[in-house]
Amino acid sequence: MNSSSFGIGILAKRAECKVETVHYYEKSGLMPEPPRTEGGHRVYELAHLKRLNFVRRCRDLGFSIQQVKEMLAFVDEPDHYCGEVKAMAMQQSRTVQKKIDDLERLKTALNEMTRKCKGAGYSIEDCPIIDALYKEE
Amino acid sequence: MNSSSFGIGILAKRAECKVETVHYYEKSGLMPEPPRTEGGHRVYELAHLKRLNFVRRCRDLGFSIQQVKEMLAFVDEPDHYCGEVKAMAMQQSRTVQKKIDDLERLKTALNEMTRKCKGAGYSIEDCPIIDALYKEE
DNA sequence: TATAGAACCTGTAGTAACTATAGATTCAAG
DNA sequence: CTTGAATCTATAGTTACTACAGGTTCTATA
Repeated sequence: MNSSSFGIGILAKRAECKVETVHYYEKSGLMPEPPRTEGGHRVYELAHLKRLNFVRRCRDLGFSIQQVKEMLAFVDEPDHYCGEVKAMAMQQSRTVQKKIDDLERLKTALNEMTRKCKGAGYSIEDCPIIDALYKEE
Repeated sequence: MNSSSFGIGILAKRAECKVETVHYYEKSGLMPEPPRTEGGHRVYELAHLKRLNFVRRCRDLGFSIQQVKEMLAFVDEPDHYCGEVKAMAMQQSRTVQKKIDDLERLKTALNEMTRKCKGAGYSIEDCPIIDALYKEE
């Protein structure tokens, strides 16, 4: 193993993930099968680290494995253009916005409930929070 | 089965989920074991539907089964007093806020990437989205 | 009332995206 | 050359469902 190559442990550490995750990505087809040592240990180069970082960042941004695969197809095929990637990112942004809206509504509901609640000393029977949670439909 | 009770199929449909999901919630302890007919079919009432709706709403908003269980503990334990309930609702509100913050950051990152991207017509070579994610280190 | 077929039953297995474990082998440092 | 860390493969566990399989029950209609 020369100076520019390294094992799976180093790779995983640099990309801040687990060794098992790299194995999993290889099985899933996100990471290529790298060359091996005589004894069968995987040998990686900088290009592998870049690719793994790409995968991890996409995952952090909420893309599924399948979506990352599709994006990597664009990267792997130099004939593709970046319009598709942009569309995916925009779609993902909309999905995230929808989640935010939902959570804002829930937070408002929770805050409204606690605002009305008289707090300790009152029976659960009269609790406006429970009331709100159990409200019909 | 009288007019106010119904089977698991109706229950699931009204709560917009699958029959299997209701089974799963029962096994998980979120839904109670309801009374049965002679032949063993589950019989539900309106109260079950309310509870299931609550569970579904929480799940849609990203709460884990465990968290929903904790919320439902308000309702199930009549020994709880309003103060505890209020505290937990407030805690939930903070948890939600943290989630919103995370998602806002994510959205910002996605928007920033797409803003820079010129879109279709440009080679993947120059795509700032790929750039941002594929960056070394 | 007989019966067709929809709905329901239990139990097991499959899904995504990891994470953890076991038991064997290989690598690198002293 | 030895020892212990790192790696190997394979399998099982996780969460929150979802999808069968093969059998039983319910209900609407003839």
